[in-house]
Amino acid sequence: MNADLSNDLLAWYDRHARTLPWRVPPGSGAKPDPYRVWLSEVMLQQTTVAAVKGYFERFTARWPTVEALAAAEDADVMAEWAGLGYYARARNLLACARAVAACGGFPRTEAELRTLPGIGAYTAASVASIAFGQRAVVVDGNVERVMTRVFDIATPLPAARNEIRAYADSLTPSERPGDHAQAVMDLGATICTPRSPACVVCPWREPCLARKRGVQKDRPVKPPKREVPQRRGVVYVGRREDGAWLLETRGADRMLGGMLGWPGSAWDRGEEEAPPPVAGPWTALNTEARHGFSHFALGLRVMVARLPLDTQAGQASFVPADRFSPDMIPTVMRRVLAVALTSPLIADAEPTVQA
DNA sequence: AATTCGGGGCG
DNA sequence: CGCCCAGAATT
Repeated sequence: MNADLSNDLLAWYDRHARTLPWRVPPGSGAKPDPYRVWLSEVMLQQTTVAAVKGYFERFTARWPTVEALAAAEDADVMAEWAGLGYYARARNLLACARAVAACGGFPRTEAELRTLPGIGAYTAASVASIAFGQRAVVVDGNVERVMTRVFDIATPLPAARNEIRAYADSLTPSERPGDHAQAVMDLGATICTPRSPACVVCPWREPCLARKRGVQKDRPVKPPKREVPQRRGVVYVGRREDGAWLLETRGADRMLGGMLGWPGSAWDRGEEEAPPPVAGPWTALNTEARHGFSHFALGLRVMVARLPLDTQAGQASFVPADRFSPDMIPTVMRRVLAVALTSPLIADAEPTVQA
């Protein structure tokens, strides 16, 4: 490994490490809690630190240990995860917590961690190094950006993955591997940023090849992107005379699986039309609810109805008004609600919701 | 190797 | 509005 580069980075980290709820400050001597490290790493998968902070605080306050989380109700965990996205993570989180609790604790090696649900190459390496001090090669988006710049790797992603891993391996020390991993990520998050890297204050400004050649903003090289397809669908926002909302728990094999949502067409499978979930005076609203996903854009026609007290919920179920909160449902469903609330049929003394 | 998974923040 | 984020699972 390259000792000079590694030492310079660790010295920088000792002075400039970010203070984060799941992190033990460098030099404090305290040992990180594997549960908190694992939970934070899962939440941080493709998710920004700013977005995770609040969720992490709420989760650890409500479930302080992996045993507590393992004993939680599925619906409670899904509701607490609502809004964070990538809901398969929440389902895998529970499965993992229960497997770990059954074993009496987290495994300490990268290979064993890798077998647990929701733990892939990155998370296994980061937990092994940060929580257990094992030397492991941690590669995330930050590491990819930093490596392609320091070593000026011009191969486009994802073909450059092996090359990146080899360089990351060459820099990973046997001492303080966890701090090293967090240091590269802090560097990527605060200095070696995607748009305008602050090379002037970078601990690696001297050895950085991309900076020397003036191409740091062009690293990493990304593959050309394709256009996002447009999809349409219909949703039914029904409200009983007593204020209860007609909602359904989405199947685990669908998008937003396990989450609460409005009944409607299977827009995640390209289905644009669907009959109402229950018979009623359904009327269409003029405004459609729009939402952008990573790989397609969605427009939903919103149907609303005020339903009689004796309405049978069928496949769906009625959630009483005092037990419903927009925080319980994914963002796209919140957006639908915001549109639905423009109708007096539904709004009726309800507080306004922002999408 | 390519696709499918959310959602927010920032230029 | 485009880009990217402490990626994983599936095909």
